[in-house]
Amino acid sequence: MKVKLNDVAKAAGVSPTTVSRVLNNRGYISEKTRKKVKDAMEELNYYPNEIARSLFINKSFLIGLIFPTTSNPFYGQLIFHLENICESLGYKVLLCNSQGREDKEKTYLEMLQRHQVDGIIAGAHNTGIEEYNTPNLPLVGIDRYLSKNVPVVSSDNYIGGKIATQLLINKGCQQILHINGPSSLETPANLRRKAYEDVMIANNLNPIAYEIGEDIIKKVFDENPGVDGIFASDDLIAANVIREAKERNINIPIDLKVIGYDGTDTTRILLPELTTVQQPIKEIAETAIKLLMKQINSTESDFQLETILPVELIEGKTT
Amino acid sequence: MKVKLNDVAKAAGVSPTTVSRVLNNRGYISEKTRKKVKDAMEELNYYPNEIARSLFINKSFLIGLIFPTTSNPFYGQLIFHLENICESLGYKVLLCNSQGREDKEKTYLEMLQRHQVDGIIAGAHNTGIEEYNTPNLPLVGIDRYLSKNVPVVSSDNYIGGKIATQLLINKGCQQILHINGPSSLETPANLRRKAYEDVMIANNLNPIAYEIGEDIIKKVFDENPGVDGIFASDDLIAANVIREAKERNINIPIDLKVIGYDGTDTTRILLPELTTVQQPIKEIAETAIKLLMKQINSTESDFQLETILPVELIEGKTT
DNA sequence: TTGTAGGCGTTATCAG
DNA sequence: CTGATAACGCCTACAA
Repeated sequence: MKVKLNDVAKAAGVSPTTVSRVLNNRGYISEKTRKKVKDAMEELNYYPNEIARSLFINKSFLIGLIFPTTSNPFYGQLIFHLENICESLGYKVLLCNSQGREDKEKTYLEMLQRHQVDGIIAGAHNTGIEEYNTPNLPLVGIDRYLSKNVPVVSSDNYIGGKIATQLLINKGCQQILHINGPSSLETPANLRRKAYEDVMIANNLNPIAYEIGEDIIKKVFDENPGVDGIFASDDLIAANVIREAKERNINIPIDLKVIGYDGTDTTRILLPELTTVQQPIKEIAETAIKLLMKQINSTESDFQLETILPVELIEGKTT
Repeated sequence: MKVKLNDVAKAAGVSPTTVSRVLNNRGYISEKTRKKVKDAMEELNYYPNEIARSLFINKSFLIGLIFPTTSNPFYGQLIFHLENICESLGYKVLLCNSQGREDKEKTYLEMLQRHQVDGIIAGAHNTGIEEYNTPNLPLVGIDRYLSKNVPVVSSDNYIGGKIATQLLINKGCQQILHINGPSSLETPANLRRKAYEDVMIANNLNPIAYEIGEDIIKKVFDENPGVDGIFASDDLIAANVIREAKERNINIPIDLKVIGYDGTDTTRILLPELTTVQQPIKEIAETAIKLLMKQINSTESDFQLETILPVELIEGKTT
C-alpha cells in the first residue's frame, strides 16, 4: 500500500530513526547516509504521514474557519486572505460553511475539536453559542462576539455607519432609511445601525431601520414613498435596492442616494458605481491570525480583546 | 490536559475497549454500562480524537479542494456547494487557494497527501502538473484536465460559447470580439473560445480573441473602434468591459452588446442586467463529489471520464 | 553517528 | 457482555 517511513529505512539500509532524523533535520547524520535516505525517499515517492505525526506531537497545524458562506464576496475574500496567511505560517485550513445556522455551527465546532485543530476563527451572525465557552481552544471572532475573553476583530462599524449616514445627510437627503442584514444585537456589525440612528437623531431626523428578509426591499419602497437616501449594511443589499429603484424608475442618485458597506474586490468590479464603506479585509485577516497565533504560541492571555480597524469611504455614482 | 478515552474509562470504571464500543455502537453492551460510560463522557466533556482514529482506520474523511481563490464569486459558490455536500456525507474540507500559481499548487498537492486526504477536487487554470499523475489518490477535475484517467466535470463550454456568439450575431453585431481568462489550451473552459471561433467562421466573420491581462480591455477598444459585440469568458471580464464602455460613452446595448459567462448568484445580484451564460454550479459540485466518492468507495474505475452539464442563457439588458 | 524501545489515542482481535 | 493486547505511522529518549 502506502509507503511509510519504515519502507524508506529498509530501502536505504538504515533504521527508522535515521530516516526520521533526516526528515526533521535533527541530530547528527553523516552526509552519506543523509543522501542515501533522501534518495530512497525520492525513489519510493515517500510522503510522511502527517496524521501519525500530529498524533505524536499533539499538534495538527490545522485551523478551523467557520463562516456563513464562501459564496458571499465578503466572506469569500476574507477566507481567501485567512487561508493565505495560514499557509504562509505552515498551517492548513478546515473550511466550514455554517450558513448562519446555529445547529450547523455547533456541529462544526465539535467536529473541529475532534480533529484537534490548533485554533478556530469564526464569524457568523448567530447569537452567542454557549459551546464557544467550553473549549479550551484558541479562538478569534471576526465581527462577532463569541464569548467572554475571546478577542474580536472588526472594521470600525460605528465610524463606518456614521460616515455613511452623514454623507447622505450632507448630500441633502431628507428621508434616510437603513436596511441591515440578519445581525443580532451581539455583533459589532450592528454598530452600523446604531451609528445610523445616532447620527439621524443628532440631526433631528427620524431613523427607520429594516432588517433584510423576504420582499423587504419592496416593502421599504412601498412604505416610504418619499425615501431619498438608503444606507444598506452591505453591498448586496445595496445592489438589491438599486435594482428595485430602477424598476420603479427612481433616478439614482438624483431622486435616491444609496450607500453600501464592504467594498469587496468583487463589488468594485461588478458594481463600481456604488458608493460604499470599504472594510480593510486583508488587515482584518492579518489581525485575526496574529491574535490566534499569539494564543497558540503562548499561555498568557495578554492579547487585545477588541481590535477595530479603520474603514474607508469610496464615493461612487450612487450618491 | 485533554481528556481522552482512557480517562473516560477510568471515570466510568470500565476498560478502554468498552468506551470505544459505546462510542462506535459496536458489539454488545449492557444498557447499564452504556449509560455509565455516556455519563462519564458527558461529565468530562469528552471528544474522541479523530486524528488517532484516522491513524488506525487509515482514513481521514478529509477532502482537499484546490482552486485559485474563494474571492472569485464562481469559485466561492462552487466551493460552498462542494463543502456543503462533503459535510452531508461526513467528510471535511481542506481548503487550498492556489492563486493560479503552479508552485503553490504543487506544494498544496504534497501537503494534502501528507495529510492523508481521501480525495482531491481541483480546478485551477494551470498547465498539466505532472504531480497529478503520481498520487494513487481519488481525483476529480473541474473544468480542468488533471491527468489521464482523472474524471473531469464541466459545464457545456462549447455550447455555451456557441450560444453566446450566436446571440450576438442574431442581434445584428458585425464586429464581435472574444476576451478570455488566463486559460491554457488544456482546460475545457477553452472550448468557449473555440466555439466562438467556429461560429464566427461559420458566419463568415473574423474571430479576434484576446487574453485578459494588464490594460487589455482598453487595448481591445483602442484596437477595435468598430466593435459592437463582446463575448467575455466570465462575468468579471464582462463587467470590466462594461465599465470601460461607459467611460468611453459607448451605449450598451445599442452601440455595443456584451455577454458574459458564469451567472453566479453574486453576479445576478450585483449586475443583474448582464446577459450571461449560466453554469449549473450546484450540479457541477454534485457530480464532482459523486465521481470522487465512487473512486473512494470502490477500486474499479468504471466512472465516466468526462461529464458535461448543460448551461442556460440568461438574457439581461446588455444585449 | 546510528539503532532500540516505548508511546501518542484509538480500534480490532481474541479470550474470558 | 467485557477486558487485555497489539497495531496504525511516527517521534523522542536512551543506548550503543
